[in-house]
Amino acid sequence: MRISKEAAAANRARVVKAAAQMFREKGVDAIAVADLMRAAGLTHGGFYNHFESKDALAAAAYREAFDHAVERAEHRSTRIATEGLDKVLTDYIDHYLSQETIDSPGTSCPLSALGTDAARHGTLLRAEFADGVRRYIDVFARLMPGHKERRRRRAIATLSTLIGAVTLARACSGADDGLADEIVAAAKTSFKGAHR
Amino acid sequence: MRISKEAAAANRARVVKAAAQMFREKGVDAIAVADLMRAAGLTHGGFYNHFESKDALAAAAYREAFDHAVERAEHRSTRIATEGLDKVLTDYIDHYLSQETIDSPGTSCPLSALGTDAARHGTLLRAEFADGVRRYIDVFARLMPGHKERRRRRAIATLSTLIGAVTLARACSGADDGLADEIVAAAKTSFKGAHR
DNA sequence: TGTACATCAGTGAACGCGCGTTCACTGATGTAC
DNA sequence: TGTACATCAGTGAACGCGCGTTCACTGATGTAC
Repeated sequence: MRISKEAAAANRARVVKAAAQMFREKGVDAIAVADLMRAAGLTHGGFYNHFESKDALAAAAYREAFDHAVERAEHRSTRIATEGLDKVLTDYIDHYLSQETIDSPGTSCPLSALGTDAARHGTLLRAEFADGVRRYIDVFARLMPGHKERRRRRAIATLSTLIGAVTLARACSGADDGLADEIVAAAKTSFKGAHR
Repeated sequence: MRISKEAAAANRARVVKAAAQMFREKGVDAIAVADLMRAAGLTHGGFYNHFESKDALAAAAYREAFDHAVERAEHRSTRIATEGLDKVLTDYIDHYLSQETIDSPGTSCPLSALGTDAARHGTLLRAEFADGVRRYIDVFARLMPGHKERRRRRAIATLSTLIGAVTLARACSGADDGLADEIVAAAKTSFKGAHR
């Protein structure tokens, strides 16, 4: 049966949102079109009414994930005026390296969750990812001390450390010794005093 | 036809070696058993004469990749006595962040290539990866200045930065602006003087 | 405002394909005498 | 050392399954009058 334009748009948005989460958790190839449609309360047959292909949906899902992440980072940067740069940056790092981030890739930074996937996929996804990286670096640089290119360089280096630590900690989470915790702690320590 | 034990062992070793490379390049799920056997000059039917399952092979391939990487790192650490710590560490970082590393995940550090994959797979692969991380940290800590836990903490933080930068650069490689190069350069700059 | 019809989002069966795994078979190797 | 037979690594067809994508169909929505 046909449904209203608004309902159809809402359905499409739910599919993209589910994909943005599930692709971060398990990777694009590990999630079936039918899984996504089910997660959005639909059946798989209608998928191609909304998307040209699974790849096209993946691109939309990447954009959605980055949009949300960049928006949150922007919101944090607005606190600089009242709370100061150091406090906002420290909070950001603590949040990025929190247990919740390690445990919930589906709702956390797309840089950590999608990087390896993007490198292995086609031009479309890689371009979408690169665009997200550019946007994320731009807003993250606002949280950095120093000036101009130096802020940008520091933003990239800091992000690299965060992404690497989260990637390692996620893979080692579940080890009976505290390896994952040790990795996160070492990354945190490396920032102590480094940004003054 | 039956073949000699030596030939069979060599065949098995070729399969593991091919897997260690191809899994790093494309991920475990993107490489079919038949692909690996073909790469080793065999047909897919004989696979289960050597391995209990594809998962078991993946664990062996992870181990192989880490064995090789740890061995190379150990070899570098032997140069400390003659060339000094600074030189060896700088060489290591330059090599880790070289264009060749970005372009050849199949023959480069398994930490960068397998982390996201390991986190998404079962207990067996995760345990194998965590074990590789432990071994890699142990040997990499020898290249760090300072003493005791401090070396270890620095090793983890430095590795995190390297892994994150390589992951980002690989995903952004192919962008027409120099984004990938900028990421690598920013990571390199962040080490300048940081380890003295 | 009311009526008649075209549109199109959603459904579920079906398609072709590639995958991991199994299996009957082959024939050189390894072994017992 | 030589012979007879059991072993087992390799082969290629086959199995069952899940996937991305297509399609005929349904019926409420949107639109033309």
